[in-house]
Amino acid sequence: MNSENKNLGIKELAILAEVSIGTVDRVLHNRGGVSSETKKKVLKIVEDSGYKKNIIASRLKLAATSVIRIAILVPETKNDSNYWSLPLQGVDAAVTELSVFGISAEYFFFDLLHPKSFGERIDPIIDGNFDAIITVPFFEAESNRLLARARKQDMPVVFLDTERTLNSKGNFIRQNSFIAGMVAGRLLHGLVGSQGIYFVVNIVNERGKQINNYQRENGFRAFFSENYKSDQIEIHVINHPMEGELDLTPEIQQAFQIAQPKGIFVTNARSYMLPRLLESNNIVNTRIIGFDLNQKNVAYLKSGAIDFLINQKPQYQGYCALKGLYKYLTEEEDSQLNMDIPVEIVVKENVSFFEND
Amino acid sequence: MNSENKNLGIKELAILAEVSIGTVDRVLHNRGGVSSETKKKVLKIVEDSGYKKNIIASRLKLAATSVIRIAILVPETKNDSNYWSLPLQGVDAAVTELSVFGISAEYFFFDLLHPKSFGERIDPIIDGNFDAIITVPFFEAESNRLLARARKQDMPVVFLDTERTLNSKGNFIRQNSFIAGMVAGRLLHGLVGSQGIYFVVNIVNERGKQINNYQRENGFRAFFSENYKSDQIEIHVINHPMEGELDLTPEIQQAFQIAQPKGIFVTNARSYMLPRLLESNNIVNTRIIGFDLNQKNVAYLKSGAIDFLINQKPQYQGYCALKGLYKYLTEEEDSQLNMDIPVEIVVKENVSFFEND
DNA sequence: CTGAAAGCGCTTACAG
DNA sequence: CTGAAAGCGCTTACAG
Repeated sequence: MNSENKNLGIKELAILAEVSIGTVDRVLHNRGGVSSETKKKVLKIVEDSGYKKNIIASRLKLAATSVIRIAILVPETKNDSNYWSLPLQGVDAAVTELSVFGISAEYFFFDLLHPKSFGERIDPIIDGNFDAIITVPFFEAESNRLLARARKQDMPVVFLDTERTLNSKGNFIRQNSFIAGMVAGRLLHGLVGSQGIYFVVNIVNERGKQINNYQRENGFRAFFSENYKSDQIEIHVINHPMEGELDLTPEIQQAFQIAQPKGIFVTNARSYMLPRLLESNNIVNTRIIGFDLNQKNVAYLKSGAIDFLINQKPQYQGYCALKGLYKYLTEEEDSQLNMDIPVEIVVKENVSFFEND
Repeated sequence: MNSENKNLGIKELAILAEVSIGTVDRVLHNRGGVSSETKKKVLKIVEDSGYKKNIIASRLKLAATSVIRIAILVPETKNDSNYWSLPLQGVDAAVTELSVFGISAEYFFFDLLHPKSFGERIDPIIDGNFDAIITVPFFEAESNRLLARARKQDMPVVFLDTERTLNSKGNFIRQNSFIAGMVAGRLLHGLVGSQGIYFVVNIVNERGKQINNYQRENGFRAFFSENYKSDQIEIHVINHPMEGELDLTPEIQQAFQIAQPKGIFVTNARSYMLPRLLESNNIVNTRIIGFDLNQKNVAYLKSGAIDFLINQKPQYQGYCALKGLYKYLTEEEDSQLNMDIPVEIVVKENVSFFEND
């Protein structure tokens, strides 16, 4: 009520409460060993004064004695240009920036094709007594298991890349894939119009279509049904397993013969497979939109063979996850544990700004 | 050479150099009063050890004794929805975030229409002994004067919004307007194609066309001349003084009668003036692209009357300027004093992400 | 259950 | 020209 506007320190609180600073600290951190009467008295002072911990004094002391340790569990990558190296780059950048505050990251890897490999990392991470975990929720059962174990130890978990419903509430830093699909719908329709035939192309690995693919396709369709009489606009779907390069399988050949594609929406990072395929089939004047700024996609964007790319900002996701956890662990401020990463539209002319986030 | 990989502190340096920590500090800060021999010895240790100041210990001490003060000189605003309140919001956010590190901002305002009002703020700012200045380079002579005065006092200056050549090198955090114009060209051409007639509309105040308007128009033209036979694509220009609302002056009426516009590029934030104008003139099927996410622009974007907006991220510019100066003033790290703000493409479906930056 | 004291790494006022 | 000491605000090990 009669809150001071000057920022009091722990010393002033102690004087006001007529106790020592040690006791104030015990109350502030709920360290116990304080009589309930004293605790009440101190808490009142703390609240009335609007006390806010000086985080840099706190970290100066703590960085030297107890470093915050974050476990990072992501898909293993063969090389640095792999998508999954990108969130790690963001994590690294944040660690570098915050290392003086006493924070570190340790990496664990799993195999995208084998849920078991994810499950096997859970024990080492939980037993490692980390302060928090950053991972991706690709495997539902295993993610639930991780989340349940982490909850028991009070370890916050931040999931990157994909949002999915889990048994208990998780934190997600990811792009809204449904909205990304809608944006793709608008951009592609702007180029193609209402007459041409659209294709949604899902080029999937042996695990099949993932949540992001479904959400993006749904968003894409939603754009058309909200803005146009959807039944007048033809949208075909190709689900294609990726075995090495995308090839003119009988299914695709048939699909493209039945209806010549004017606009193609590739629901993941593999849009670079389309231009060659179209060319070898003598299909021209087809507009393409896909995801992610991998080298091949960017090359086709620059050559004009791909019209738009949507950036998920994977580096930024990793960066935000680590900084958000730091903020939560040091200030109990959880507002940055969940983020809706902007759907960033990339064309040839502005791609240079985004190649590193 | 034989650099330690552990981060040494000033205490360890002092032991290695066989001097007191006070002396090490004198050398590190060039505070003088050290014999050249001692200085040399200490400097060698500092370099060999790869010493890096612990910035949080430094700020803990300094925040209590000497707060960094930044002067902000921007156009005065009548209301909070004015464009020029946006960079201030970003500055405020950064100040809030960094205030515990001991940084503060003080505001000065000038009248966009009167260079003199800018000039009159120079003395108070220079005499105010600020540590740095954030402003905008709208008036060439006055900006040069400010820069020259600031240089003498070793005050770094960061200019927002617009880049321009000044007598000495300044720091700029701004969007590249030429590239923004190119992006606008690509987006509009995607909707309109090579047959329709394009208009570049500059709606200017009594100071006339500004640097940004020229750069954007040039970028727009460059897109067409680089990608299409520019002489085949008709680009008309309307330069219109803004007196209250944009109206169907004889000039505009004539221009629109001679050639019906299919794509309109508004080179500043006033694209919201076009839809009503077109409607009252019974011109339909015209695509519009403009700048900035002001309320009216966003409303038309949502209604579909405006197709694309380009975001200059003014809040982000202010935020980056303050954080960049903090980094420079505390760590002598100047890499964040110049930034090329991404050309952010906004459509109805993703506008919600950007309304606050 | 509580207090007094040392210390995180850097900065500075004071003493010599 | 140089050193010893106090202090920034918080945390913790120790003593009682």
